[in-house]
Parts: sequence; structure tokens; C-alpha cells
Amino acid sequence: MATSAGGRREATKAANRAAILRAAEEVFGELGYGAATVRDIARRTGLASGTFYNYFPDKESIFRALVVETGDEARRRVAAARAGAGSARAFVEDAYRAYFAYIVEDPDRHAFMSRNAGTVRALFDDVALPAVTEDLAADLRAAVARGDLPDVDVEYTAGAMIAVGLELGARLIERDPPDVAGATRFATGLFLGGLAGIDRRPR
Amino acid sequence: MATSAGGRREATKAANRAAILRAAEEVFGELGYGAATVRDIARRTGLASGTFYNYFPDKESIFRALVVETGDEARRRVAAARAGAGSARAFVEDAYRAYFAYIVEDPDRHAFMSRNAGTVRALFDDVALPAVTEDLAADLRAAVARGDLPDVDVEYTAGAMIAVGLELGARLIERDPPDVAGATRFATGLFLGGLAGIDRRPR
DNA sequence: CACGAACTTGACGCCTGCGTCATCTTTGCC
DNA sequence: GGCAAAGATGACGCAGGCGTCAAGTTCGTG
Repeated sequence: MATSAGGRREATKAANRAAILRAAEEVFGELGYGAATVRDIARRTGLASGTFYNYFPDKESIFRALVVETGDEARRRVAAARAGAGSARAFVEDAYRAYFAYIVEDPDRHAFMSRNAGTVRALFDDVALPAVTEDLAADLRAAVARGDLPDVDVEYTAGAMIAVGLELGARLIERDPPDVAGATRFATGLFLGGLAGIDRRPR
Repeated sequence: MATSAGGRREATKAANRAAILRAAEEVFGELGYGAATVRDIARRTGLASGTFYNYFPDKESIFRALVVETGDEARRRVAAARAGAGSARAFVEDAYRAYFAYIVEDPDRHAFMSRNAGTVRALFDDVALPAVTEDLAADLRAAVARGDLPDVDVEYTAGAMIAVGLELGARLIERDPPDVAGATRFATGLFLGGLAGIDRRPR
């Protein structure tokens, strides 16, 4: 009835797929990849276990899909946020703000990532989190070439920026209210000026 | 025969316990906590599955023991390394160097930690990794009070320092030879001067 | 409305892990 | 050397996950 295009059949299919993905994200976030089962996911959707296999061939496959989706989304947002960044400071600051805002908006995503970061690293040296890192590393290389940044080890820097983002992300959402501004200020100051750059004493 | 003190019985017991712990560390490092089974651990020791239960009541228990042991060891080493640190720079530098050296010396430990960091956070808000963080946070608070460090958010700072340590640890052991010096320089420069502090261009 | 295609369902057979425990082996001691 | 206590062993019953598939349900179409 209310379905716009493609008929009910297709709409249900899309809805089921989305529901399964969302359930999987929650389950992986709560239990971790290893302990989660296909049936945990199916149970959470209310669908039969067999239905899961109409959408994904197995557990690894849906995990992979989630990792890719998450990586794409994070990259998209960060790229959009820093499109207008004119300075190195704005570049770092806008990216962190965008990422932290994303986390607050969708905590399940963050739980999923932060809980399974080790697994992602171990399971795929080839997709998504690496992709985000690669993306960032490329941007850093460009910034160094342009002279906007000093000649740092971009691999270490990209890794450190993401690690700090994940860690602060976990901490800022536990503050009430979520401390997006403070975490952004901290991360920006850390990377641009070191600890001296994030002194909060009146100057 | 060659047993020195306490008799063979006790020696075997200690050896078994140690073997089980080491096997568990490897298995958790490779498979992740959730996917690992008590039998994977037992198989790796060559002992029967029932024997495992003579030493630990279940999987969570041995995981906990490992996490505590690892945290204690890391704290011990870092504390020892910075015992003589006179300046903020030495404080940060010595701690990172000690930690990175530890990682290179015992890569299984690092694999275990880095693979299961998310699980540790999720499973125990009460032990070890938190303990390391608390330890560090206390030191930072003292340094701030002394005026050796600016008035930073110690919670964020401690979290960031550990996250950077884990991340760089994963990356430095993949370089050949392991880049303890470079990673130490990077981390120290980052925290003390921001990216500008780790410029590697001739000045 | 009716029929076939598309999709969902959950029971099925198989497999593997769990924690226990009766049995066997090793050690300490006289 | 012989005996009791301590410890190791692995088979056992139970539970639950895996991927499949025959049967049932729902949707789209003439």
C-alpha cells in the first residue's frame, strides 16, 4: 500500500536485509564477533534462522558487509566535514568533530567498531578499517607534501589518529551529556600542539 | 630428581598451570576470546580437557587471570622504567620505550591484548586494563599538580596514551627490524609537542 | 480469482563444546 | 616395595549451533 516503487515484495526484502544488518550490528557489538551466532542475529529480528541464509551465506559474510558499510559511512562523513578545511587545524578539528558527532548519533555503530576492532584487524588486513586508515594516510601525505604538516611518519600518524578517535569516542559517550566539544578540542590540541596545546588553565 | 624444592608433584602442577596459561594466551590471541574454546586451549597443551578444569573453573576465569597478569606485568615494567624520570619528557619517553621493548620481547602478549582489547573493556570494567589506565591517570594527576604537565583532562590523556601505545605497538612489530626507537620518538613527540614535535626534517 | 514464482519457516541430521566423574596413573612416604 | 592420596584422563550426557530443505505462505500477474 504505502510502498512507493518496486512493489511489496521488494520492499520486504530490503526491510529484512536492513533488519538483519541492524540486528547483527547490535549482536556483534554486545557479544563480540566470535561469541555471536547466526541464530542470535535471527532471533533478534524475529525471522526464522533459515531466512538469514537467504540474505547472507554465513556469519563472516555479514560481518564483512557491516565492516565495509561502517567504513564507507565514516569516510563519507569525515570527507564531507573537512571539504572546506583551509588549515591543518581545521582539517583535524573538522574530521574529529564529524566523527564524534557520528558516534553520538549512532552508538550501536560505535559499540560494534570498538568491540570488534581487534577482530577486524585480525580477520581482514584488506578492507574498511584499513581503508579508513589508507584514506587518512593519503590525506596526510598530501598535507605533508603541501607543507601544511611537518614531515611525520604518516603510517604512525594515521594509526594514532584513529586509535585516539576510537578511544575518545568510547569515553565521550559515557559522559553526560556526551562531550563532543571537549573530545574534539582534546584530540585537535593533542595532534596540533601536544599536551601543551590542550592546557585548559586560563592563559 | 632434578627438582629443587617442593617435590615433583608441585613442580608439575606449576608447570601445567603455566603451560595452560601460555596456551590460552596464544589461543585467545589467534582466535579472540569469543571464538576460543577450553578444548582449543587444552589441545594446545597436550593435556586432557578434564585437566584444564583442575586448574581453572572455566574460560572466563583463565581469561581474567591472563588479563590481570598482563596488566600487572605491564605496570611493573613501566613503573620500573620511569623510576628515575626527572622530566615530563623522560617520564613519557621511558614509559613508552619500556612498553615497546616489552612488546617486542613477547609478541604473544601483545597479540593477546590487542586482539582482545574490546572484549576486556566490555567484560570487566573493573580489572587490569582499567588498572593500567588508573595507574597512569594517577601519575598524570600528580604531574599536573606538580606543574610538570599542563592541566589536561587526565582521563582522556591516559586513554589516549594507552590507545596510542597499543596501536603503535601493533605497527612497530610489523616493521623489520621492530621499530622501537622510532615508535618511542613518535609517541613522545606527539604527546609533548604534537605533530610539530615529531617533524623528522632536518631543522 | 487462480496459479506459479518468490520467499519464509522450522525441523532435521550432523557436529562440537560444555562440565562431570569413575577409572587409571603417578608421587610421596614409611 | 607397597600403600594412600593427589592428580590426569577421556568417555558421557546434555546443550546448542550449523547449513539444508520439504512444506507452507504470500505476492504479482493474467
